[in-house]
Amino acid sequence: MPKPIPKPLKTRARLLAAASRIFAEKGFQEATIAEICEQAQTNIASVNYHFRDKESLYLEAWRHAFLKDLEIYPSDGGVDSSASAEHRLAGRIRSLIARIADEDSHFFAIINKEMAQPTSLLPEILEKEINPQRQAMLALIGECLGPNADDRTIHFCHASIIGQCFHLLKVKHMQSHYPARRHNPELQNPTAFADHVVHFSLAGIQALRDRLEPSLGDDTCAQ
Amino acid sequence: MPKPIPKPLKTRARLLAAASRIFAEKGFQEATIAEICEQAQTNIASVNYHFRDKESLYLEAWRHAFLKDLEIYPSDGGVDSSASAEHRLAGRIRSLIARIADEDSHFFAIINKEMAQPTSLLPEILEKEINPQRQAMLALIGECLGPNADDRTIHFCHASIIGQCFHLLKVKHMQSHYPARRHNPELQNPTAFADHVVHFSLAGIQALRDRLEPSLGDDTCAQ
Amino acid sequence: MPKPIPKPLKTRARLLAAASRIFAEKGFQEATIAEICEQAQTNIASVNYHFRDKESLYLEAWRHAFLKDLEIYPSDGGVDSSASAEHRLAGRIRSLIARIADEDSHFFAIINKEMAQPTSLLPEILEKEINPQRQAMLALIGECLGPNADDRTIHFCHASIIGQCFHLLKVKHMQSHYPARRHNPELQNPTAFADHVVHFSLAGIQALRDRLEPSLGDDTCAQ
Amino acid sequence: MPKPIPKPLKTRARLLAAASRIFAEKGFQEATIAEICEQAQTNIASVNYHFRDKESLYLEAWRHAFLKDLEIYPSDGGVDSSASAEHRLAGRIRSLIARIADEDSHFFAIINKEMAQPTSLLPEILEKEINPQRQAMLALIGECLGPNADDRTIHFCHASIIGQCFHLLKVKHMQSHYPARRHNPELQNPTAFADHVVHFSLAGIQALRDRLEPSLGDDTCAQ
DNA sequence: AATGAATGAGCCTTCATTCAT
DNA sequence: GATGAATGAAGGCTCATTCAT
Repeated sequence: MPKPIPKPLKTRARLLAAASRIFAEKGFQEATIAEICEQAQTNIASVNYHFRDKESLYLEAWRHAFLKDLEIYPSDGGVDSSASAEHRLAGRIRSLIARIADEDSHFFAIINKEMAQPTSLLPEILEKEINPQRQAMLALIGECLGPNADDRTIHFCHASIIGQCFHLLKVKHMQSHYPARRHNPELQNPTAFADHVVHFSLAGIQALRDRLEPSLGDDTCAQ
Repeated sequence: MPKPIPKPLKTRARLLAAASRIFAEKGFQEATIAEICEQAQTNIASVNYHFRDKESLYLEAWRHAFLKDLEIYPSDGGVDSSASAEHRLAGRIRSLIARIADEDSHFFAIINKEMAQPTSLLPEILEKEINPQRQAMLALIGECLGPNADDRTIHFCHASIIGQCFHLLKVKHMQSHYPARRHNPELQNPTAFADHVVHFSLAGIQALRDRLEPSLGDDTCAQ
Repeated sequence: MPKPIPKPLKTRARLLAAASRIFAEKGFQEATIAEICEQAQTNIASVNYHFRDKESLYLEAWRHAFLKDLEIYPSDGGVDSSASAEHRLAGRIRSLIARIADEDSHFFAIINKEMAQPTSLLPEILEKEINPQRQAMLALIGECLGPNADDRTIHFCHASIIGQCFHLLKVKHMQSHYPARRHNPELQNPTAFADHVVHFSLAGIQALRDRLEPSLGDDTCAQ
Repeated sequence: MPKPIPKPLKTRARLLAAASRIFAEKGFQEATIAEICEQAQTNIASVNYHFRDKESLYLEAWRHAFLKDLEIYPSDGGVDSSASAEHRLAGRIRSLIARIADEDSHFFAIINKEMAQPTSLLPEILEKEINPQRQAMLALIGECLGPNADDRTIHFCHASIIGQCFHLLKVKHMQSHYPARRHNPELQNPTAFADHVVHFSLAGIQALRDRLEPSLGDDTCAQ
């Protein structure tokens, strides 16, 4: 588990890599700079030199993890903006789940910890990162639900989708703490789980749309 | 917010009450014995006297919170065992969400913290508490999905449902840390949210069942 | 020099005694709680237990030193309030010098350090302790200078007197750092020095009074 | 307040200027190399490069401040050596007070700190700088007191004069720490204060001389 | 049964100094 | 000559635990 960061990297880079890993694993409070420095193969005082203090290192580690993520996963999932709302929503769900499932992505692991033990960093994360994604997804859900959708229904559907995605985060995190515990199909095949969430959620949304539009016939396929 | 536990209770009981509240709020590590004893209006040494050490107090506090919960919320949601699988599943979902939303229930708050920062307590909780409920719910989901349901689909649906329920836990917890943040309809009306989860999830399950039973028509209303 | 405080005293009392001595000797910053605890023959954590932190210990040590002083030296020097202004002023000067010269009095040693390296404690000391004494002395000086005295002259005379007294503080402090340095008659016989300051200062005041009252004859002894 | 030293100067000169200012303000221990280098607009390692270590920089900064002072203020106050002892003494007092009051003179500020928190530098300062001035002043005081003056009386008078002068040092230093504290006439008009000290002290000396020479009349106008 | 007092281990931070370019 | 990077030592604080009534 304690894989030291290879030396070729500069001290500052090694510290960032070690910090994002350990902060993701243990959270801000439980992580010690001693452990981070040990993995980064440097001395404790270097944190002060490169990052002033533990909190600034935390902030930089989060940014580091975030930027690394962003290079790999576009938040729209690569779906063209001219696609149907359902497809674009599916793209976002798949992208989100892929990021969460990625073993090397510490960004969501840190968020997971933050949501359980908020530090002063959380508001910034929520505002800068989470909220834009949230607004985008709310808009897509609104489209899928049709013109009669009220805010609360949209919000509830969003909660349902996000809840499913973040469930994977929890499973992943617990898996890393209790590896031999239980087989978790979600983690073993995240893509399949993403497909499930998409299918499951679109069905739920469709059912709600039907309820909101009782006028035309029974079901969707009224022809 | 820091309401001291009234003195009439025995020291041991006051400690348990204070401990479950503070452990729920801050987790095992960040909670300090000093703070618990202050709220319990007793001295620091009493923890060692009554509970041996912090970890044992934690365990007892969890049991305490669990038993308090159980008195109020039957896990089957009060639905008769002769009802349909869908109704019994709905009952469980509603019961689970009610417990999670209850301001005075610290059991799930502790679990929430545990899942983010597992201690040695988590395996015990999982085994003794979560697993039975999980098995019961898996069985019901299996029934709802029909005879063709494979394990993975059942498992995925379970993840979808649990994910939605636990999402409320996160929202509740963050609300308590950042009260003035954002309006959360899930929390303002947990019953409505429970209805939504039931409806949303049963639609998802139904869609999957349709896919698993290609006999009558192929899939979704293919012409 | 490092005389450990005898054990019979309670830990808290030993800490206060050691702290007032070491703070007097080294000032707030340079004193380490490790050294204080060593002299008090207790462990470092006891400072936290009894006084919360270093700063509070400092405050309490100052109060401790102040109260110890007050028991011994009345600030009016024991001169009856019906005595002449000159005699009462002399009493105050003698009392001040006696306190300053006392080897076991750490109060003024701490003030000496504070005036060179002010901490947040200094304003409190100035307000609570120094200012009342100052006002009393200003009033007496005003009386001695006669009805024509302006504020600036009073203030200057006060500065002259206080300057002489505090000079002894400096000499005493340096003596303790460089014992074999030089013979200091002020310290060897503080009473004689006090007599000198009284005589010197009253002569200075008298000269100023004469300058302020050019009307009647030449000198005081105009009869 | 933190005015960086302009770049045109050589690094070594900038370091000296910044160091004498900061050492004067904070003393040896509380001044940090980092702060000095920041004001000198150079890097931390340059102190080691140019001055070997912090202590050597301190010594050089003191010499620097001393030499800067000496260019401006002759220690005899510019009074001709043929003048009367009283006038020459007055000249020295005025010169001393002028140096002390000078905002840009850091020499006495460092001495002030040294006397409260002596380092190994103090003995050197005392020997090289203070003692010659002291001997000169003792001689003048002896002359003023007349042929009957004993050493102790001379010494006491010296203490009285020096005490008054150094009092201004304390007032100046505290003013810089608590600017809005209190109006200090000594600082607002140092020349007037110097006149006061001269007048006050010569009166004190005269009174002592009268006492030492009981020939003409006994004491103070005893009738 | 209960508690005030005491303690040792661990953590974050600061800072003068040194290294290597 | 000058500097960015690195480091070891030391200090203050927190906290669970234990001791002695």
